[in-house]
Amino acid sequence: MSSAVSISILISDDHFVVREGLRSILRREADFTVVGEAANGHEAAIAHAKLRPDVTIMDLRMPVCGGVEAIQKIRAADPAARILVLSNFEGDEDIHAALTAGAMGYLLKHSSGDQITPAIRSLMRGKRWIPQEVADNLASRKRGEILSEREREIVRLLVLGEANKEIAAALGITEQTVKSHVKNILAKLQVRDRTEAVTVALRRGIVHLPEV
Amino acid sequence: MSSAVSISILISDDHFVVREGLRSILRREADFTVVGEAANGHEAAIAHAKLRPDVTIMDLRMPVCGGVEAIQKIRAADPAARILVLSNFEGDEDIHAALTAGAMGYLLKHSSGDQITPAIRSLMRGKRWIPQEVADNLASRKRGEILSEREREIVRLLVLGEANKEIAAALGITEQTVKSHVKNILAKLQVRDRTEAVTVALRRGIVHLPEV
DNA sequence: CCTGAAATCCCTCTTTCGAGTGAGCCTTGG
DNA sequence: CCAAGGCTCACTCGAAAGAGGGATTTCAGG
Repeated sequence: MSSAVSISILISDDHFVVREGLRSILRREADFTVVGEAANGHEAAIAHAKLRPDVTIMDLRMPVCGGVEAIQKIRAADPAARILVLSNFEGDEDIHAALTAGAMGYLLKHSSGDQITPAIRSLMRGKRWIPQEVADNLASRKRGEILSEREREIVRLLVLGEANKEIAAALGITEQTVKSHVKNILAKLQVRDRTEAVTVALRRGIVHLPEV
Repeated sequence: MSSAVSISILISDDHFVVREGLRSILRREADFTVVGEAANGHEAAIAHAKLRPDVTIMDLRMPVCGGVEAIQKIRAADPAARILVLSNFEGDEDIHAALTAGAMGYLLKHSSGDQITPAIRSLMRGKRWIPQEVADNLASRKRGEILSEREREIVRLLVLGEANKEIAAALGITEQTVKSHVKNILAKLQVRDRTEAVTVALRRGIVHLPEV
């Protein structure tokens, strides 16, 4: 089934246990070789430049430098890089960001283990690997409902519990303008108030909780 | 260093990759034997009753039945059960809940891999295993600032973006009462408004984001 | 028995939100 | 060129939210 050519793989995940698990799973395929590990996006970009693996398995949400940034860096240096995202998170924003950054595959961490190997082989054949579950999630992202950069900025401050007046001061705009943005955000996210907007934004991966 | 007696271990984590990683790590110790796996708290309780492992490695935040409930069930059936929590989350509420439920150890998932083995050995000697990082987090939890059951109930509804009036209707109490509770919650969490209360509650593990 | 914490309710007052409407400016793309 | 969308600001108005008081009941623990 597998070709005679060895497939070199770079693992990027901040959790030691997950890296071990991936090594263990990948070891079972005779033609797979884990050539390196990275614990954050920065390390991943450096490791990729040095090792030029056939496939990179990438977690999103890593300290120092997130997965999406890492994907962008890697693809900028090597547009042919094949990156398989392996994430806990199913927010459409995360998925969309990863795919537009150039990821070729997207797996959820709680997916059964026998999906990783076929996903890697799919990428090696130049084919994308997007599970139906993930595709559905992305499809539910209605076009035109994506927040603009400014709106995401506002949401980031909403998460911190800032009042409109404080947001206005922070951004150097008027409270009325903030109200406008908040109104548009509420409409786009289809929520009733700013509190719900925060939880929906968090669930969809539009913003993340600030690190402790 | 290790005793001649074999140590039986039950793994409970909803992520296949993590279970594989743990197996891989534990395999390195000659006297460790993984006797079972569980993918949620319910399975874990059943598996524990059947297998009676020396140590159970338990994730919090699992579908169907969370880790804390599983710990309670297991300890109820077997007060001598040794449970080592391995969690992503560092909210003081999660930690406190797990420890009061009867967990003997608490590891963060991004802890370096060489902590798991000594933690298990520590539990086998009847000693707790709480990393300084975790202990500090728990210590920062000021006494008297813990939310009451009713208040947590309110916070759960705050997360959903419910207005005070809606919360009142949902709980069968007056809006004034809800306001009182919210006021107390804001004071205890030391936040300015309900929106910030939500993010702080999420960060501290007082409540969790509803499943997608 | 008494204290304290929790939960319930009530009242007032000010600030903030959010809906509804309208409008000017700038950039991007067909 | 013109449309479209993003960002900006303004005004009104009713509904919430939150600060500040106080009050009652219940219940567990010292």
